[in-house]
Amino acid sequence: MAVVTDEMVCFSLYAASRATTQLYRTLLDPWGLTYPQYLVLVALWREGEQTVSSLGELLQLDSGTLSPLLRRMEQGGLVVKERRSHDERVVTVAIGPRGAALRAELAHVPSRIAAATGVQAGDGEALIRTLQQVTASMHAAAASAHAPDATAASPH
Amino acid sequence: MAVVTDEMVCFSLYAASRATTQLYRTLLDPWGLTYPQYLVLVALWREGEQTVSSLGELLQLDSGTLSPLLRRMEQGGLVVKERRSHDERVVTVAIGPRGAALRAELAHVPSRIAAATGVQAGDGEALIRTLQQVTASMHAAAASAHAPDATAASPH
DNA sequence: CACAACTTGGTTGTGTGCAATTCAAACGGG
DNA sequence: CCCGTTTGAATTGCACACAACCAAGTTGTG
Repeated sequence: MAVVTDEMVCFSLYAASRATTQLYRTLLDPWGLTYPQYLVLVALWREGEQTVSSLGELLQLDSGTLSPLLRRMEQGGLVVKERRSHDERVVTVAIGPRGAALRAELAHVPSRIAAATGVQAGDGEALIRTLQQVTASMHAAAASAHAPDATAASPH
Repeated sequence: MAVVTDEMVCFSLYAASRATTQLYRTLLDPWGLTYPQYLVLVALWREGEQTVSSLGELLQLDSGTLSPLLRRMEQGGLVVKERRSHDERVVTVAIGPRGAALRAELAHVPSRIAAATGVQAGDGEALIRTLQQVTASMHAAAASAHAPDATAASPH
């Protein structure tokens, strides 16, 4: 019952996501960084050198988004790209000189975000779990919508 | 404490929002509709004729996003735009012939979304409240970041 | 070896989002 | 009535997102 509520959840997600991106924009603008670019830096700071595809898995972005984004980041010295020698298909992405310098300069960002979320410490973890569950459910539903009836005999 | 959690909330929002958009894409693709376009139709179905600015308020989108979106929708007969006679600056947006027909054709969408959210009926309302609170907090923080100290004497 | 299937990343095209600017229409004080 | 201001949309420029497609490299199989 109350199917309208579920579409409201989706719109609230949509609006909240843009609001958070907006705050990141104001925080990162002095460095000419965007939120997805900041996410790449955080991933590299925390996990170290990554391939393009492992970055895509972490951030849930495909090459159509990452390729031009990484090209701009490389031009700005934020990251360094290199083709792996034994498999020429694979491109590794590592922190560049400017990206390393930003780690200290952007150390204030997480606390500014924390101050702005308006979420209690305990509630945050529950919220994250709920959101990850929604994400997983949505991905599953979208996948099964492309292949409507995988359990029954395959059509034709 | 635990500032990392708050950045995790933001990323979860970002990922969940794109996952929901993804599901809407698979549902709306047969009609060539995007999620923001669907939101415009829902707003017009529910609230009736709107001005561009009132649509922007409802969906929290500005004219830079809405103008080209509404132009494409008008070309497809989804909406009808008309300049208001008393005030030639105002443009009203109403449901077009094809937009009216879609109301019945898309009646299945909300229930498909509801089935996919993976959220219990009761939890949905709490989640919406939390998300709206986050949205409001983020907007407030972004606004105060632009004008760091509005309480003190105005500069200059 | 030959060769088809698969993997990896890049490119193209379309549609948002949003800041900044522009422009016309309306408004308002003098 | 006139000029400066405000307001509502549209336009411009840039950066995502993502589907669809492509090229190069790798791997499994006979």
